[in-house]
Parts: sequence; structure tokens; C-alpha cells
Amino acid sequence: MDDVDRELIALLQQDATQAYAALGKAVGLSAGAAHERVRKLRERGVIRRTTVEVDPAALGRGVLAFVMVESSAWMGDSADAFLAVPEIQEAHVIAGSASVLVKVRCATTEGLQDVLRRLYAIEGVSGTQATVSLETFFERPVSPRA
Amino acid sequence: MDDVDRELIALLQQDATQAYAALGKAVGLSAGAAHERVRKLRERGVIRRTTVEVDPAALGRGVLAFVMVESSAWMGDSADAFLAVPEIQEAHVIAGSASVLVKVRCATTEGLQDVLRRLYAIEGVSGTQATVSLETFFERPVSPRA
DNA sequence: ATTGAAATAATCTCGGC
DNA sequence: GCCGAGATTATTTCAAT
Repeated sequence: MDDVDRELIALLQQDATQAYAALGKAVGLSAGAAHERVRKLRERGVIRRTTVEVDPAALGRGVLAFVMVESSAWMGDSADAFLAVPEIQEAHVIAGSASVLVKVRCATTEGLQDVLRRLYAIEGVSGTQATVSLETFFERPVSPRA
Repeated sequence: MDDVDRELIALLQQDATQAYAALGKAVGLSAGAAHERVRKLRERGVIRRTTVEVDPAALGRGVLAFVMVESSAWMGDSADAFLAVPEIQEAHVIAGSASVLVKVRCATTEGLQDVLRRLYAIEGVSGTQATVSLETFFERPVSPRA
């Protein structure tokens, strides 16, 4: 994991469709060497997968909210219950007054209300506190530099 | 934007390296037709870019926290100030008691303290409230289905 | 909008450094 | 670990429907 690897990751984060020849040129390596480096980054699990970023609004998910989920019980093995709600994009166990923080994307604020209803249906959930996003400044990949 | 498009998006989210022949086969189309559909999804901006997902810990960003940023002024044009902090992965203007919600990834809790310091240095920021993630249940792409 | 096939360009393999 | 070239496979274009 040297600076060349980090640079390759940064380049792939920007555009994972570019050819290995172009990647190699950008870091001063041959196409084969760049390919070999990326292969190893995948093998070691540093690069988890290649995926596409989608416009949420185009998929009918224009409303973004973060919901603090309070619970009256240990929620450490409740991942599946959150996974079952398709509008939930992320779920994290947190330290603080709430227990779980979820990131929700849905079509409308009515849809958000419905998500909250399904959250309350999860075993142990005793309360929710939703915060609606008015504007997203940015969402970007984890920086491999700095 | 029909069901075939949504299915193609779901397949690409799982693995954007697969060949158009395989994509087409999965949705009952020829490679050329699948390619044409994906090309149009990109053109219309539904697919924003192809990227790689990275293990944050492997990049020295094993600590995840969400920070509510309170302000004494309108923060609607402060995106650049948050962009300038590389540990900040997302920043959203929110409705509620705080003004901006940021998602932070850094190496250690000391690093988090340093990020908070830089947040306070931003014009108009009057307070922060950090919540550390103990465990991430999951992070997944925006579902094109359901 | 989809097909099938031809032209172009990429990935992948491997002997050698 | 990197290079370079050859073999393989995918992308991209296009005429026709």
C-alpha cells in the first residue's frame, strides 16, 4: 500500500471505466503493471467492488433523511430488521443517546412517515428522531490521500 | 425508465465490471441492446459515474462519526469550507436544531478531535455535536427496486 | 428499440528482465 | 515487481428491421 496504490485508487474512484493503459500512464507504469496492482488491491479487499453511482431522484428517492433510532434493548444483532427496509441505505450502531443511526432515501415525506412506522415495528425500538436534508452539499468517496 | 433499466442498474451496482453480454443475458436482451440502454442511462444522468468502493480502514480511516454542526449564520453557501476538510465524506444542510450534518472518516478519535477543530474554524460555526459509530450494520447502494 | 456481425480496443497471460 | 508482446475477450459501431 504505497503512494502509487493510493493514486490508482483515487483515479478509479473518479472513473472506474478507464483503461489500464491510461491508469498506468497517469502513475508512470505500464498497463500490465497497473493491472497487477489493481488486481492485488481487489484481492486484499482494499477495493471491495466496482459499482455505479446513481441519481437518487431519478429512482424516485428524492427525499433524504437521517433518523436517530432509540431503543429499550440491545440492538447489536438487529441488522437484518433494518436491511429489510429498502429505503434504508445505511445503518450504524452509535454511541450516544440514541442506539442506531440510519440514512433513509424515499420518494416523499409521506414515504418517510411510512419508514418511521416500519422502524417502530422493529423489536426494541422505542423512539425515532428524524432530520430531513434540505440540500446535499456533496457526497464523495473516502479520500485515499491526505 | 422501465423495469429492465432498473434491473440493469441493480446488476451494475452489484458488479460494474461484468460484460454487456452477461448483463443482457440476465435481462433477456442482446449485448448491444444492454449496452445501448446503459449508455442512455449514463447520458441522462441516472448513472452518474462508475467508481470503486474502498475499505475505509485499509485507507487509515477506521473511525466513523456523524457531526451535527450548529451555526449562527446562514450556511447555504459554505460547501467549499467543508469540501476543504478531506476527512469529511458527506455534508448536508438540514432542517432542525443544527444547520449542517457531516459524515466524517478519520484514523483515530484524536483525528476526529482535529476535524472538530477545523469545523469550528469555519465562518459561522457556533457548535458541534459528534456521534461516533461503534459498528456499521451496512452501507448499500440506493435500491432501484421496491 | 433491438439484433447480429464486423471493426476496434481493451484485458489477460506469459517469457524475460 | 515491472515490461512488452501476443492471445483472448470485450466494447463499440452500424446496417437492417
